[in-house]
Amino acid sequence: MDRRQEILEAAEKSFSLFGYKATTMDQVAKIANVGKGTIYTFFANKEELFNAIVLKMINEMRAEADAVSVEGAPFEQNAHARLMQMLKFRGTHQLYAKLIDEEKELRTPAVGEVLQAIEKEIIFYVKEKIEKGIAKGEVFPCDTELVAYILFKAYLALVSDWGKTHDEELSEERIAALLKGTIFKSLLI
Amino acid sequence: MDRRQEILEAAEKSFSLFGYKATTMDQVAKIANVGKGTIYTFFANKEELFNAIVLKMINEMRAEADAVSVEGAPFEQNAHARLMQMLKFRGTHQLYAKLIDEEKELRTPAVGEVLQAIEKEIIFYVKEKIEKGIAKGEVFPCDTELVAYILFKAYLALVSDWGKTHDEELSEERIAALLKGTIFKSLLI
DNA sequence: AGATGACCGAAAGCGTTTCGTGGTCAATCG
DNA sequence: CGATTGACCACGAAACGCTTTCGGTCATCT
Repeated sequence: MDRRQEILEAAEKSFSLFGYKATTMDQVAKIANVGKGTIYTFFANKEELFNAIVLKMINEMRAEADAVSVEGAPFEQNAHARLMQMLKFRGTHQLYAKLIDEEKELRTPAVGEVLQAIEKEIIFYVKEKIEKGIAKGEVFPCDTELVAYILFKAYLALVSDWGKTHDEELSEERIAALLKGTIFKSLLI
Repeated sequence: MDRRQEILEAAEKSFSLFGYKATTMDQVAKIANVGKGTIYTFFANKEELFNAIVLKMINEMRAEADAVSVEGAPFEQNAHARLMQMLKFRGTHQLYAKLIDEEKELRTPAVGEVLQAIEKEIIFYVKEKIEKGIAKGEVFPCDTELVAYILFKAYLALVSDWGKTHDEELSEERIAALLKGTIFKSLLI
């Protein structure tokens, strides 16, 4: 069996279940049925192993976001579906959710960095889609970096922040209606 | 001399300088030239004293936001000026800035509650202005609560969050241009 | 040569003690 | 006699030192 793969799977399991800090290298070695030293022949240290897992997760997320978009559908519909999917992923995916929790509770630096990197990746993804929309003539030319940023932050606020200060979450319909009437309305040609 | 007033001034000084947790009631009493017990004849406890100070600050902020708006100017201009002013206040005012820092570093519960209350107050203020805009026929009727929320969150993200992940702050012009081209464009009649 | 796990030092955890602080109230004062 | 005070108390948080844990290494053994 591929030892590197075994280690990756073991690490993913452990990070997802216990988070970054509470995962020990001994733990990972045990789950992977591998001597601890072996891990270090494939990964320089704990953080690099962690980064490898997170990279894998980012690709999953990207794939899921692509999966909910419909070829040929209008920009607004696909953009909304993609962002909602990524934010659903954010709150649902075991590892991602665990990391958000760990960042809030423990402030583990490695986790903070990784979360920031994921966010950057999402914004980059959104930016790409906006540029594609502009190229297709569906979207007004604009400051794509900033528009991607504000779109992500808006969705994040509505999907995730709102619930923290109000007793019930916003429905997807209300979110869709608001953005249709504000940001998207002025973005679309 | 008005003892209650003396205490308020002393408390404001101390909270602004040291934050909530690091301000001791002995400290406040000393600055106010008052016995510690006297404080408790005016305020039930430390938290109520704190709330009184914060309430005063909220009114200051409101006043400053009102001050930058121009009677008769278009909705967008006033809304932008008001929100920018409040966010400038947020980052500049000694007490407010100190509290944000304390919340991040110490997680003092009393501070978290107060910050949330201030945010709620700002959003309420924005909501009022939007409703006035609608009444005047300047703004499309809309879900005012949500629009106020998203406007505040958008400005907050651009003014405050952006700098945390990029090496330089956004210029006010770039912020103004972005919002003019997105949210405001679809809000205005 | 590749894998292993005993080993190392740094750092986190933990149980105990000390200290600082919010809040009270009997004594004091005007 | 009512307003003011600061010594006092209870208790939660810091300080301390001792123990354990854990990331990373490397001599040893396939």
